[in-house]
Amino acid sequence: MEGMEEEYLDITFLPENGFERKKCPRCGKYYWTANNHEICHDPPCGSYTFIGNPVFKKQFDLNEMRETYLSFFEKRDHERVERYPVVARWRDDIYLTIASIADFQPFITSGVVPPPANPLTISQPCIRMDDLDSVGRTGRHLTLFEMMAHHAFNSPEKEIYWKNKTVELCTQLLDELGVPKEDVIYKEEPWAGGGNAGPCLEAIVGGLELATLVFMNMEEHPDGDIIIKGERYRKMANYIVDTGYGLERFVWASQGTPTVYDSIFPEVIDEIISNSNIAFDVNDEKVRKIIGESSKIAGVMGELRGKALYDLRKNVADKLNLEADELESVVKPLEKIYALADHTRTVLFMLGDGLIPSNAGAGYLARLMIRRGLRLAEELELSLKLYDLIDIHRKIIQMEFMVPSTTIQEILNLEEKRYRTTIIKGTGMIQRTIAKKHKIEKDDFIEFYDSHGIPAEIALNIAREKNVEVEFPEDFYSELATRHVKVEKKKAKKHLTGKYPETDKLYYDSGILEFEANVIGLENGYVILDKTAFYPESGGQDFDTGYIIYNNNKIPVKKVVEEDGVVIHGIEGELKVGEKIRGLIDKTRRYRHMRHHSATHILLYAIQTVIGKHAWQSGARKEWDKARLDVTHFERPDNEQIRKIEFIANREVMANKPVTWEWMDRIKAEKMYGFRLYQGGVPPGSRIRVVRVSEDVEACGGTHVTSTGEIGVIKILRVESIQDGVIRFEYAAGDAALEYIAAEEDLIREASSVLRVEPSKLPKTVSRFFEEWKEQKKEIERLTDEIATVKSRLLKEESEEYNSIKIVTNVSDNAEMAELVKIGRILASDGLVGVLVTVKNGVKVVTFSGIKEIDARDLIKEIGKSIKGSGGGKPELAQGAGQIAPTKDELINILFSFLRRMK
RNA sequence: GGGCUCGUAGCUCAGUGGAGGAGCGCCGCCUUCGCGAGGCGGAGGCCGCGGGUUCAAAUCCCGCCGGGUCCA
Repeated sequence: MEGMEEEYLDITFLPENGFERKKCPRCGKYYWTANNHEICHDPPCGSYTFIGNPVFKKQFDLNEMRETYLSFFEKRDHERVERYPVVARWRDDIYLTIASIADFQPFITSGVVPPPANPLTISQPCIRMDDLDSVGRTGRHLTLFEMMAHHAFNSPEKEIYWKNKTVELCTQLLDELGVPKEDVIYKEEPWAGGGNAGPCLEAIVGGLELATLVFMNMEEHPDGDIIIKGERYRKMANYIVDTGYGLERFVWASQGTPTVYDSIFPEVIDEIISNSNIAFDVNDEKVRKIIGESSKIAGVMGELRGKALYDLRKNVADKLNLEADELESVVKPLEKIYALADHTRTVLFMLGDGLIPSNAGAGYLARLMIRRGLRLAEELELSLKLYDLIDIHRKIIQMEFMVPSTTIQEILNLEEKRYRTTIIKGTGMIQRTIAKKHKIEKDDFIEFYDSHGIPAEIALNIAREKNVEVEFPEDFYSELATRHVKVEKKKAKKHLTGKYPETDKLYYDSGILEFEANVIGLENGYVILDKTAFYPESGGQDFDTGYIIYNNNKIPVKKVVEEDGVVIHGIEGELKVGEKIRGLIDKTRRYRHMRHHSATHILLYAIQTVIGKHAWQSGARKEWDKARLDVTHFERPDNEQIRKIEFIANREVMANKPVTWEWMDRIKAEKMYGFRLYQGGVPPGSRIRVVRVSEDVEACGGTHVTSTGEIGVIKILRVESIQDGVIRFEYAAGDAALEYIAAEEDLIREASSVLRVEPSKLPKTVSRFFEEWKEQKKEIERLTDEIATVKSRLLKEESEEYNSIKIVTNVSDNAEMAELVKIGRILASDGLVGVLVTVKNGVKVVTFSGIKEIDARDLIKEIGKSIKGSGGGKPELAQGAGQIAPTKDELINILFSFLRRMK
């Protein structure tokens, strides 16, 4: 943070307009005031003064406020930009849109791609789940909020505007809303995040931070000389005005309600209260006072867990002269109402923008929100469905969503069903644990939650009901955290050490299968060419193989990969830098990949047609003999849907539509087709290759056939759910499809020839065989029982005596082990001692003893010595095996000497 | 993406190296004028699949398939 002071001193607008720089005596930070404020007023140095005392000259609702803001900046030469989805499809480093600037990272902020407009203004819905615990408690935390913003992207070539204009615009906006500059405090607070940093001013009005003006001009770099929060940063060439004005906070400030929730979705709160177990009236004077006071005090506090939460309660109770119990009876249910209203709003955006709940990946975040909502609804005994609340939010928000209401409702019903099952199963598990151990231990709590999703509270409730001992760990959540230790991501190994210019890629023109090029680099078995038609492994498409021809020598190309725009070829042979070569692509292999690749685009279109636009590609692979496509969807499609998808896909093939592609300006393409372009991932660069296959349009660098008819046929091989919310389609196109069909036919032919029936009779015959097999197994079991009974009677008759112990020995050449065991048990139960041996399938031994003093295990060890074997079991019966078959006489000898020693 | 956890009778689950079990459900018989309840008996298992270790695997190890769940 050192050396940042001057970053603020050059904002001449401030001193010129009567602002003075001061150091807050409480927190020691610097701030600017035009009215001689003695402290910075940023909680905890000050507290809210706007509650019950709105700071704007007029009250706004969400839509009015948003419109006022956007048109204010529109009038000042900013172009209005449509909001982006809350699911950050254009990024692979974050799941959710967490700030308006996230829309423009990484390519626009780094200067690779020009912004959609400059300067621009936007109101971007953002989701942040970091402070989940505080939502509902503090009166100000939300999981979803709209970040209104104006951005200017400056480069060394062109500056739009920088600090002065930004502060001026902010001051003007507030002034128009009725806040004179004397009531505004600009606090200095360096900002860092997402690999960038810069000086920042927070605009505080009435104790509430309304806006954050970030002047992003640094980037993280190991050689940087500016240190912020322990990381090194350096100045960058581009500098960006990154502002954030909290829409909800503006509305709150304009209304002065006790909490932000009361100002932005009062209809939802009313609906929850009138359909739950709330015993008090929210409009009651005392209740309103409690909420307002709570909110004010919470405003000066940070995290609200454990002691902080206790302190908050105590403070409020003292101030209002209430008993802690009385306070809690109002505050606790209220927190739940607020949280539920907040969560359902977030779920609307998540599902509306196409996120599918799942047990892994981004979808888990949706499930987490839904489950928290369901639990809150349960605790409040809400007689409504979550969807009823979401529907009210939708009316308040007045926004268009990609996913239709009916689908959202369907997903919620499914999620609710899942949740109920989890809780019912979990309750059973807890009860079994109690029945077994008569207590619940620390590890149980953790396993219940971590492995089975049962909240500790539910386990505690059951324990209380059953009145059993519990060992509930104080550090439950930190214990959980330690079990989820972060693992560092392994970086992909680099092949190259040298630096090379980007390879000229000829493969974008799929027709080029032969080319001439120059060798510009060689590194342990890899060749770098100035240009190539060899397709490297990327976008899920396998690499090309083929030959490099040099001096009439054919050098095989075994592997092709791309690294930082440079294509490298793995070869088996010798080459020299500077040589001219000819490249030959393996045509068959390439064509199979191309068919699979184009088929993938068609299939995606067919899937979206049948199951809906929320089916987003989440992975794909195109290989020699098959391809696969993963899409987000909440249930496995049924056979009818799969047939329909296959039919639509093949209809597109038969229509023989041309496959076209063009390089397009990124922003223009996004405007034209939306983010659905990025189904297969986000390519870098200002220009992207837009490929159109039948009705599907995507940004794609892969090789494609020239018209859909070349694909021949698309055959879906199987459809499976690879995780909740993600469905995998496996399919084959062209030759590969025919091969697959032929192989399937062979399987059926072979199976039916083994059973000697017509293929059409297979299912019936197989099930008949299986039934008969099971019956015969039972029959054999019954017969061995009978044989054992008979044989044991015979052996008993043949038994000899030693010291009044009846002894049996027998060697059989056709008996099964199971039979010997049965005989042994019968004889043992009759009080006999003996050894049974069979030599069928190797030498197997069973020893038994019906006499307490004689242990069958000792006996089998004794026998093991002479037959090179071993065994064990229980005192009455032991089993074993050996390598040498003993005779009956040998067995008798061993047994006699064993018994002699026993005495 | 990573961790944990579970696949055993129609269902819910015990069993964790040496003959596959319980409860509920199902069928039959006894009891009843009949139903229910109760008593007695019975049917129903590739112990998820494939390898390995072992004399011996539902049980231990590895891989796969299928479910659940937590974290990012």
